[in-house]
Amino acid sequence: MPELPEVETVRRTLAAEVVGRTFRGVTVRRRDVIATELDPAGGFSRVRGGAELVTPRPARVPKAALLVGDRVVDVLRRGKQLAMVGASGRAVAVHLGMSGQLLVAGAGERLKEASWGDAHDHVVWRLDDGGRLVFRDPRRFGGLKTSPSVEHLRNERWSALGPDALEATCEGLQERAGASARAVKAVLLDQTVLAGVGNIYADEALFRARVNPARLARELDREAWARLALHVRGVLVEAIRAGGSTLRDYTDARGHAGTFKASHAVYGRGGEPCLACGAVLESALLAQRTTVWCHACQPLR
DNA sequence: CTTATGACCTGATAGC
DNA sequence: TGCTATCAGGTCATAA
Repeated sequence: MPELPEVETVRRTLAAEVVGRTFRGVTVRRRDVIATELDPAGGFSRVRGGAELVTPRPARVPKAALLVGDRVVDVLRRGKQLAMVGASGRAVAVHLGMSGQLLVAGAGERLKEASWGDAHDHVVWRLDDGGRLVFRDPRRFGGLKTSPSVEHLRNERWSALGPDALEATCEGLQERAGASARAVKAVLLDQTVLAGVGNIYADEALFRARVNPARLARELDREAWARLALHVRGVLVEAIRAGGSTLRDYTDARGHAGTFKASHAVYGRGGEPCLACGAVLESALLAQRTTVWCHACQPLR
């Protein structure tokens, strides 16, 4: 579900609610959404596939690893990942996957109920002001990863991520992907090249940059990379201002939807007219993802 | 090493 | 109404 603008919006709304608060307790309803530094076989790094590869029964998660007894001093983001940092120095990284949410309810408020009830409320924290924080994720593509320090978070959890997409540069993109034989759209989705762009903003940035998504990265000239870097940053900044794109489920930590969907030029508009030239927008699978572009504004050449 | 592909999950919706 | 097929904002392991 969430790409950089949605995650950044969650970061801001979550920070406003939890920074300065102390976690008084936590209930873990699904252990397997959590990976700890001692037991990496949990959370979104858990082993998937054949039954013979199923991991041994995971150990209990120490409450301190989930920041219980800790005052929250910061909420960080890199690409699509978040992390809450405690005064102890410990950190809990959160990846929202496709359907994950972090939601806060103030003292006396009920947590916003999903249509399926609380069946997918996997981790619930109690705050010292009587509030609650829940990690909810029906599809379970997301999860939590604990770290003993921010240094460990950056060096182990986030080390494989490329630079944050808000810092995209022509030089950086060219250096990391300029020789690649892949389609430029696949490169933009690769979190080791650039962290934070997903299917919506890849298509939107390619449209703004007038680059065809199927063009091979190694065929792009410097001007094309420069336009891409500029428009990746531009569309992400605009989307953050709008609180992100709510297609169906996404909300910030207070349950509010984002409004950037109304500004999508191509995503979700296959078969409709191009807003720039009126041509019918194309839609096809590329890099396993539905991709929409304008054949006139974004020529293959 | 690089690149492509199917797998991992559940819920909403469209079509019969 | 009720069933089935398809699709979804993202990674991840494995194979070529």
